[in-house]
Parts: sequence; C-alpha cells; structure tokens
Amino acid sequence: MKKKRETSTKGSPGNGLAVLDHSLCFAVYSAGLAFNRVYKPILEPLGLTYPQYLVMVALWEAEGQSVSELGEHLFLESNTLTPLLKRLEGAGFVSRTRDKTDERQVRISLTDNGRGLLAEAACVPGQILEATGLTVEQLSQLQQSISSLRDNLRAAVPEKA
Amino acid sequence: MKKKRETSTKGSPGNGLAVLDHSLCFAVYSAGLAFNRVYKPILEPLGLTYPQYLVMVALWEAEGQSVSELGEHLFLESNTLTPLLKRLEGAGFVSRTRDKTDERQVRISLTDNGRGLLAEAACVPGQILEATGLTVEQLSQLQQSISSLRDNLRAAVPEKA
DNA sequence: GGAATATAAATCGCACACGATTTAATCGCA
DNA sequence: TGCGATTAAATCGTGTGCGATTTATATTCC
Repeated sequence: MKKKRETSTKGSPGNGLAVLDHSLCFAVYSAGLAFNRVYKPILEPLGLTYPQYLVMVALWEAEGQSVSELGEHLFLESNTLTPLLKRLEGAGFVSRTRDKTDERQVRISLTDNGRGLLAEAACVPGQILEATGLTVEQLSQLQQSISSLRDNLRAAVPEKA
Repeated sequence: MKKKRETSTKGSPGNGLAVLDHSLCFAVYSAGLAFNRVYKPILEPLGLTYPQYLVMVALWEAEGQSVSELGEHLFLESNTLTPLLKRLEGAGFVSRTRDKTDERQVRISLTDNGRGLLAEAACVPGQILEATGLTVEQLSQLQQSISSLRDNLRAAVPEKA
C-alpha cells in the first residue's frame, strides 16, 4: 500500500508536518530573539533599542512621516509607536508636531541630534552582516524568501480596518 | 576597473549593503510579528499565547523538564519563563514542583487538561502551514536557512555564563 | 450649517523579553 | 565539617506588541 498523500494541505496534521512547520515559526521566532541580542550591545552606545533603530532608519530615509505612515512601513500601529516615539522625543532624537493642515496627524521630524546619529550608526550594518555569517548573496536570497513569507502571512489575516 | 570587493566584510558600509541587511533583520522581525498575528486568533480558543504554545509543544514532547531545560530548547531564561509558566499553571495546564533531589530546580509537568489540550491543538499546524502559502519543500528549506542564521547569530554573541 | 460617520493618535491593560539583582539550594574543597 | 563559590529560579524595572477603547479632528451628506 503506498503512502497516502492528501491532495489538500488544509487541516489534517498527524503526519510528520507538525514538527516541520512548528520549526519554521520557531525558527523565525528564535532568529528574531537572536537578532535582538546581537543588536542590543551594538545599539546601546547610541541609546537606541532595536525597534527605535528601525524607526530612525525609516526617518533617515524619509523625514516628516506621520505616525500611520511610519506604521505602514514598520507594520506597527499607534498603540506601539506612540510611546516609542515619545521615548525618542525624550531622548532628543525626534520631534512630534501636529500637522497644520490635518490636526489629527502627528508628523515626526528629526532633531539635529537625530540626524547626527546617522553618522554614528554607519558602522552598525557591517557589524550585523558580520554576525549573520552569511554571504551577501545568501543574505539577499533569504531576505526575499522571508519577506515573501511575511507577505503571505499578512495576506492570510483578515484586514483589521 | 573591476568592482572592488573587500576581503573582509567587517565594518565599512556605505556601499549598498546597509539597506540589504537592514532588510534581512527587518524581514525576520516583521515575519515574527506576522506569525504572531496569524497564531493569535488560532490559539485564542485554546487559551494560549504563542510563547505559551511553544512551551506546551516542548512539554508535549518531553514532560517534566526543568525551567532551565525548557529555556535551552526555547532560547529563553527564567526571567521570561517563570511568569509565563505561572500563567500556564494558573490556567490549569501545567504544574510546577521542586525537584526532590535538587530543590533548586522546578520541574514542569502537564496536568490532565494540559495533556488534553494536545488533541485540541492538533489542527493548529495545518492552519499555519496553510497561512504560510509555502510548499512543504520551501518551508523545510527556509526553516533550515533561518535556523542556521539563528545559530550564527547566537554564536556571534559572547556567552553570558 | 450641522449631525452622523470616519479617521488619526493616544490611552489602557496584559503578556512577553531581558539586563540586573536577589534568594535559596548545592557543590567544592581545604 | 563548614564556608566560599556556583547554580537555579524568582524578582524587579524598562521597553515593546497589540486588542480594545477613548479623544480629537475631519469628512460626508442631507
């Protein structure tokens, strides 16, 4: 009798798949933790956490984004970003001002300190690349695969709007 | 003049690499968030968060692990696990008892409810697999790449012990 | 123009992660 | 045997993530 192979992947675990895709989720989860631990000592001298660093990267690319726009880039919402941005403001890296033409929106600008931090952060990517132990080609390929996975996952969750 | 290729990847960003490896970190980060959002509505009926589910999976595989042993499997420490395990205990899924032969260790056992949850969770992996939109082959390959990346990253951080 | 609706941030509560410290138990070794 | 060193959990404080709600502003549409 040959091994049964379901035509649909939906439902019905119980073959060896459970461990496998636990493993993908867990791999992503634990890789995220590991990245955090690599970034922490590197970002600490700059006075940034990793999520704060991501926000700064986004702002170095495009200053003056609203909270929502930042959220679209980072896949975060105001309930996460607002307190984070207030900490960045408290640290003197950004300023938060209501949009004159739409007072509902808060525009995030860089302070001189915030812009200056870019130079200090210049050495960060190289250190991270080093820690990954990957070639640039592997890194690029993996980035594409994971981004694509992320987009699939996002598409699988009903829109919250 | 042919393109210069540093013999050492250390330091020296400024070429196009910065964006690239931001992107790998960010891909992992945002894929982790996305997985969480997929898991949340699936695990909610079971009364578990994703980290709690990981702990339960580890315990379904091997009951009676100490907090440290769980931590080695999940790459977490007691400062994270202790409160999480207390919540699982409060929910009636596990019991925490001091090891008789070494009272420093706390052994985590499953309650009948905790063991019974395995049957209810049987449908979870299939739903997650579905959400990834990947074939089993892609999934397996990606899992290996990311796990390997994680191990590289972990090796790059000095041991805390 | 004004009430109902929609939208953008902010707020609140809960559950992770994790550095740093504390508490309790065991081990090592003279 | 006993005491310093080591180890295992737990505790504490800070910073995310996020569901749910609230507040303030803008839009819609009659």
